[in-house]
Amino acid sequence: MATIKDVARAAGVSTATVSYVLNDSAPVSPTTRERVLAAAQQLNYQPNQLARNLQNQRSTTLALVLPPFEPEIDLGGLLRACVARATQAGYAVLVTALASDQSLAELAQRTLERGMAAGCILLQPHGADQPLNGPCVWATWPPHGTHAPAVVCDGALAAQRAVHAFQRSGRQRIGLVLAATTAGAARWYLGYRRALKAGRLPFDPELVVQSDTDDLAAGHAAGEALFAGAPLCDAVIVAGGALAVGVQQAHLRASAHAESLQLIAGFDTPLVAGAGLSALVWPVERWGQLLVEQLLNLLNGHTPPQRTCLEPSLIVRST
Amino acid sequence: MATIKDVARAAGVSTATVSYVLNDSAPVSPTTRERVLAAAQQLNYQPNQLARNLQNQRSTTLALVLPPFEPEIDLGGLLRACVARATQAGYAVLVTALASDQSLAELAQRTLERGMAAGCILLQPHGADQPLNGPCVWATWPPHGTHAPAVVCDGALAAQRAVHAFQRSGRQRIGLVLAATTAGAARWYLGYRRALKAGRLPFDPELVVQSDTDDLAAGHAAGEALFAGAPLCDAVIVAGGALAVGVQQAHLRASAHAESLQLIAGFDTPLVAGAGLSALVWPVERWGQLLVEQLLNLLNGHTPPQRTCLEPSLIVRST
DNA sequence: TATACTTACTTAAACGTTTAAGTAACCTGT
DNA sequence: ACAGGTTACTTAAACGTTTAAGTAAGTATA
Repeated sequence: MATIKDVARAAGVSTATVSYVLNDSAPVSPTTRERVLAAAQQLNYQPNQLARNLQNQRSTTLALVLPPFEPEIDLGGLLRACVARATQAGYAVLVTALASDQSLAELAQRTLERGMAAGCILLQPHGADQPLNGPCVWATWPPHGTHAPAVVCDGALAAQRAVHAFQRSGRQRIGLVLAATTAGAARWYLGYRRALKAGRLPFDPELVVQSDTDDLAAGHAAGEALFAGAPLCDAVIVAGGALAVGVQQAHLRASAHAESLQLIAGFDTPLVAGAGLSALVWPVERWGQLLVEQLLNLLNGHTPPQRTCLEPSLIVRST
Repeated sequence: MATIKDVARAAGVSTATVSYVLNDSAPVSPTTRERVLAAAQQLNYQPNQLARNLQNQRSTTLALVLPPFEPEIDLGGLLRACVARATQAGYAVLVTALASDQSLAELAQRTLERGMAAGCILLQPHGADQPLNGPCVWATWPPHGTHAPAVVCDGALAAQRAVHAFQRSGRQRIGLVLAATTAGAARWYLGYRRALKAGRLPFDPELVVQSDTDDLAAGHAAGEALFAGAPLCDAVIVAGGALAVGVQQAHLRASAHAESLQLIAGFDTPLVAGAGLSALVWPVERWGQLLVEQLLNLLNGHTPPQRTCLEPSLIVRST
């Protein structure tokens, strides 16, 4: 691997001049510039990023911190979007995962302090016990009292949109199923209550079910709880993927007239699509893009940190 | 951020001694060792990885190179497995994506030459026009003539397993649907032919359909081609995820007696699961783990590079 | 014609590590 | 008592960059 010294020697100049040419950070005569570029090309010179970052005291890498559990989101799509936007800005993306015994703050902090990344994108709100002070952007609602920027998929908007859709097709008794792993479950609830009030629908606490996890089994349980009551609900919004499919299956089992239930899944996972459920689609591509852009902004100090809410769109499917 | 100099000053020793203590690469007296460790702890010292890697002339990062299209595999799961195993070995994982105009070799080579990673895990066989000579491990069948190690999900094994399962339940006319994006499509075909021969079943070229992409629409087209012929096939193995669901839908549309078709999807994506299709499950966790281990082996030169085939297991679902 | 300014480069220090080579102090065996 | 060896440290160079400071020309100004 050729170094800057090799290029300098080949071009008959000092390493400084080579650096000036490559970064054009100082005026260089056209003839010299050409000699340097030719030498670099001929030696197939690639600047060493480690040395660059060490010298510049800033890494050109962004870290993506994965939660220990599988999130509802399309991780592959989000990753791809982040990588695309970061690459465009000359940054690379590092992925780190939380060990079960590790706190989020600890991992993020260490990644930053070791110089392995210039900033972090945090995919989960859990485990942020200690306050963490490096440049970080949250992909979910950050812990209370945090001033860090965030780009979130807002559950409140999701719930409102779903309730409106239900009401437009004449549904009156609308249920809500949440999971403990749902990012910003409180927001879903808030949007649900708001939309009910705005639509002049009564609120019945029995129509709200809190689940533990986001999987089929939990959906079955939630469905049983939901469809046990006497006045059946005729529409359900489920803040989950597999969870929604589980609720659907529970309903099919409990009731013969399956078409009397409208169901909207909060996240359009392939599982949900395969089951033919209507679902909310979040703009993953834009999400990743905005997360990276917010982080770059934070690093460059161009604009003050801010929070962005992404809106879902509704995709209607008929089973 | 505290540096090794700060620790040295605080402990009253030279930076060399601090380094010796932290890496225990040289004998240090117990009292000094303790003083150094105390100072490091108190200053919350984290060694700078950039400087370390620069000095040691080897990065502690592994690069995962994503293909430009969405693969059939569970990217999130694979990523998680790679990160887990790499972290365990003291390595980090960098993700890079191929731009559409870029060759695989170019990207991998540059990533290595810039010192951003010590080795690459390549998720796709396409675009490897130039030979690439850095330490790389393939996650699919590498281009011909390559001696690099690989850990692949073998389509031949998959096809054989599926044909056996079909034959056991009395099916005779077994179809095969491939996609251009299928990694190692030739292997699927090979296994299919072998299993037919082993099972003394006749080979009918009309029962093999080659598709372009792996999505629902392509599945519809493949299904129409497959079910147009006079002697209907009674079982199909589809080397894809969405593709399989498409074939299923085409069959439902074409024929009233839907239960007369057995179908096995080559990859158990959530979409396939949601559609209730039987499918082949690949051990993603082990895949990622082995990929990383092979790469580390290659870097350390412990064992010679080798190829590993992973076997799928069959998960049977009834619609 | 001496002076100041510009241009195009070079020299050398710095970033935070690791490690070979150097150096005191102490122990050992004759 | 003195060579030879061990132990526990320090000094300084190196990894591949960037960049402030220095310098030697050429060019404009008075």
